[in-house]
Amino acid sequence: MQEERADAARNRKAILEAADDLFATSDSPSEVSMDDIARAAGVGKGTLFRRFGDRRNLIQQVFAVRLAPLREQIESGPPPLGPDTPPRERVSAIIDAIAVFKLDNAHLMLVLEEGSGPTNDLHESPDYVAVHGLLRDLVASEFEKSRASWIAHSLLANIRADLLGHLVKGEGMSHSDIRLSLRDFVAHTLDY
Amino acid sequence: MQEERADAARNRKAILEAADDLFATSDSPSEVSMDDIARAAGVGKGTLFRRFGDRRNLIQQVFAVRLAPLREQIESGPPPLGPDTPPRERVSAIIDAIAVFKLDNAHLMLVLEEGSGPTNDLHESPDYVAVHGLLRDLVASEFEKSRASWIAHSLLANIRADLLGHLVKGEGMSHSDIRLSLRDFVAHTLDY
DNA sequence: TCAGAATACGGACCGATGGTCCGATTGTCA
DNA sequence: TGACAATCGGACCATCGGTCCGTATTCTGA
Repeated sequence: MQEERADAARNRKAILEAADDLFATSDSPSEVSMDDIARAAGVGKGTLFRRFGDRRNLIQQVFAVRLAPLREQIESGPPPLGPDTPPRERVSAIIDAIAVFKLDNAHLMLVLEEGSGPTNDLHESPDYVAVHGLLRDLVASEFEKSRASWIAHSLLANIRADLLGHLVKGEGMSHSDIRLSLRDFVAHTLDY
Repeated sequence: MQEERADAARNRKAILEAADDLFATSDSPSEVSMDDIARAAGVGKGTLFRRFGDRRNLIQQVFAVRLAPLREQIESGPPPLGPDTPPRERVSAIIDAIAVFKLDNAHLMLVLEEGSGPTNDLHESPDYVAVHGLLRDLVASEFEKSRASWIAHSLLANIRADLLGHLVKGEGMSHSDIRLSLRDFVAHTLDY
């Protein structure tokens, strides 16, 4: 792998920023087209596709940038998210943090889930697999071993982006309403 | 509203059958195009769109046909699905029945969830709203009133089609594995 | 039975979109 | 500075959902 040429690097950054901005700004982020992004980045379409391959990948990269801080907190940050936290407390903190992240990035989550064909199963994305694995192990380390995987899936199912979005927009719950209900629910689930 | 002309009725049936067959047969049902369906039904594209308006609606109609028996069982069938069932038992039976239905119709579920833009929120579809309302009321009638809605959402989140599909294809669980785990989990959830 | 109105048919056509291609351009390094 | 490789950019392509309208079919009622 060679070094990336200066113009290439510059364009990649411009594209990433333009895309993030468009997704964040647009009323319906999933309708932002690749041409829109190229135009906003001041770049040709060919450049865009050469850098990112396809739409899916571009979206994932934009997402990864936003996710990085949370990911790092969980992987190596201080309690209550980091590794030096008792399992039960950590599970609860992680679920809460992911929920907050999704609520704060609702627009991006929509774009991310847009292509839900067989080629794009949420449950096989690296992020999902990683967090599910972590939760599973945490649950197994102190509670029900045999059902740990199921419990982890279930916890994550309760904070799917579209469900959270519905609770806010369709049922008028505030973010703190949701976090409170979620906290109780997680506690109860962990009493399995 | 006039009577439907004979050729119109014939074509509607042909389209519905062709679509159902294509979705059931195809490896990736969400890639079945409207042209494919029109061709398979031996019908022009115009006819297809005049009858069904758009792709979404056609898919919903195909789905509705398959869903009808289950819907009726729940609305007015005998126990354990019908109304003459104690709430707790009925909730459990309904969740199980929906899970089985989704497992049996995995391909259709994929197509149904394909367009997940802001215009297509699962949680606002009539079917979801109906079953959520029913579960909410059942839960509220005997257990936690204040959290009934949340619990209903949570129960349904555990049987999302893509999650079930992952458990089967990604984790190799059998249908009965899933039903057993689900049964326990629902029981525990209802002990709130 | 038949004519004429009402309705439905079907496939050419359209606009948008993700993605590709290749001649022109720019960065890099000796 | 020169020359080669990497990059650029936008015209171009295929596909898809959806529309349009001249033609064909069905229905009505006398």
